Amino acid sequence: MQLSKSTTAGERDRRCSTVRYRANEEIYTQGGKTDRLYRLREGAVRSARFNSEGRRQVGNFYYPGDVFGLETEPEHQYGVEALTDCVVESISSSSGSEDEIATLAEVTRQQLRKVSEHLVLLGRKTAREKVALFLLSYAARNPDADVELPMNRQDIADYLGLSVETVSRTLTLLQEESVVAFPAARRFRVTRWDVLQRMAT
Amino acid sequence: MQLSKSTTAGERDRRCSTVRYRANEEIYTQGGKTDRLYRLREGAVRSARFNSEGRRQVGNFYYPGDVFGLETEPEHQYGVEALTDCVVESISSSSGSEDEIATLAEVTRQQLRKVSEHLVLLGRKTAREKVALFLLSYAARNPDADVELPMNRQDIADYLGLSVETVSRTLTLLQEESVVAFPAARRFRVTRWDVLQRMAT
DNA sequence: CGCAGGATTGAAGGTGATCAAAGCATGTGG
DNA sequence: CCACATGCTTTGATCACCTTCAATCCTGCG
Repeated sequence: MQLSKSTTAGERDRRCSTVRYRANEEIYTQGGKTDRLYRLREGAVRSARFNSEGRRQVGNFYYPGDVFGLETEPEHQYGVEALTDCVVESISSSSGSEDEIATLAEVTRQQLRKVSEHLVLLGRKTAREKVALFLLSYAARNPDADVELPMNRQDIADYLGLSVETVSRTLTLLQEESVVAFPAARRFRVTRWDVLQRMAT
Repeated sequence: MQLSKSTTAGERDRRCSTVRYRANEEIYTQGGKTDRLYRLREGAVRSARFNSEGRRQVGNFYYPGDVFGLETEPEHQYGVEALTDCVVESISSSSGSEDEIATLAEVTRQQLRKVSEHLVLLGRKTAREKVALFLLSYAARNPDADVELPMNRQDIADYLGLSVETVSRTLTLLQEESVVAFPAARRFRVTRWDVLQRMAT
């Protein structure tokens, strides 16, 4: 998958293109055709689906280097929106050379890994375990300094299958127990890795 | 993946083999090396993992024709056990011709689909929704006659992230509402598809 | 400085977990 | 063939946790 052959914006129908999105902009819609693959260059995005009662389930968060847009059905089960301003490359997924197919398998594998991790998260019983595991896996990308969260509480809640309030309360508790510190709502640092790890088990 | 080149039992270290397992027998262990792929010929199996507190999470149920054993990590995150007596073919997954790799991609895709469906299930909020969706997707394989469940209540509970008692109570309710009928604990028939479908959304 | 959306906190209620016991089915041995 | 043992399922009672609804508090930004 040669996502690096970037062209200018506005050529979405071409084989390969690079497009910028502003925060909260939609990259593709739930229900649309699954005919393209996307690689995130800069920023962060979120995939989410709405069930018929209007409840939202966040599928995944993607970060620079991640490929998204791969699904097993011909129509997108999840829509994707930009969490922050971001730069996205995309190609038509039907334009397959042998080389690309080989990488497609790798992308599928990556996606399977992501979904499997999410499954473990949702399988956890208590809110503490879920939140702890979420913070842990997010903080892992930056073990030393403070980490900036691109998503809001609602996104986290819908990702973990919890209510916003429960997420908020749990974060407050973890702070009171000095397990994590939140200098701002969207920025945190793990202060007690051992405790957090034990919680998430 | 030529899982059809069966040989006799007892040649597990060979390239391809067919083995019979009795109900409750272990096919492979959580933590073992992920070096083989399995195709279920007859019977039903269950994949499950234990977290460090001893809680069990059922990953999936597999039925004749399904391929299992594919995982993204070098060590099995899930162990697999026979639910009923069954016949299993397996091959070394490292013995890859081009042809086999092409099919490996397809297996990965199938697995991704299964895991994604499970994710939707676990994302559901209420026990009713979960149980309804489980029955629905299981009954889909046999729309007319009664369906025999190869797994017990505990398996269902661990698959849905619920307690056995909640599963049992929910099934009782669904029976009282004449949505499903259980002539025996392990055999059921959907009597009101529309209602069940609406529950599962 | 003031506004708006997000985040937090509070109170009340519901839903599912847990603990405990009883009911059923299957299989074994007397 | 019946009695009993065993394991699975169901039911009951209580409790903890999470959700919901509501209000207040931030904080980032114009």
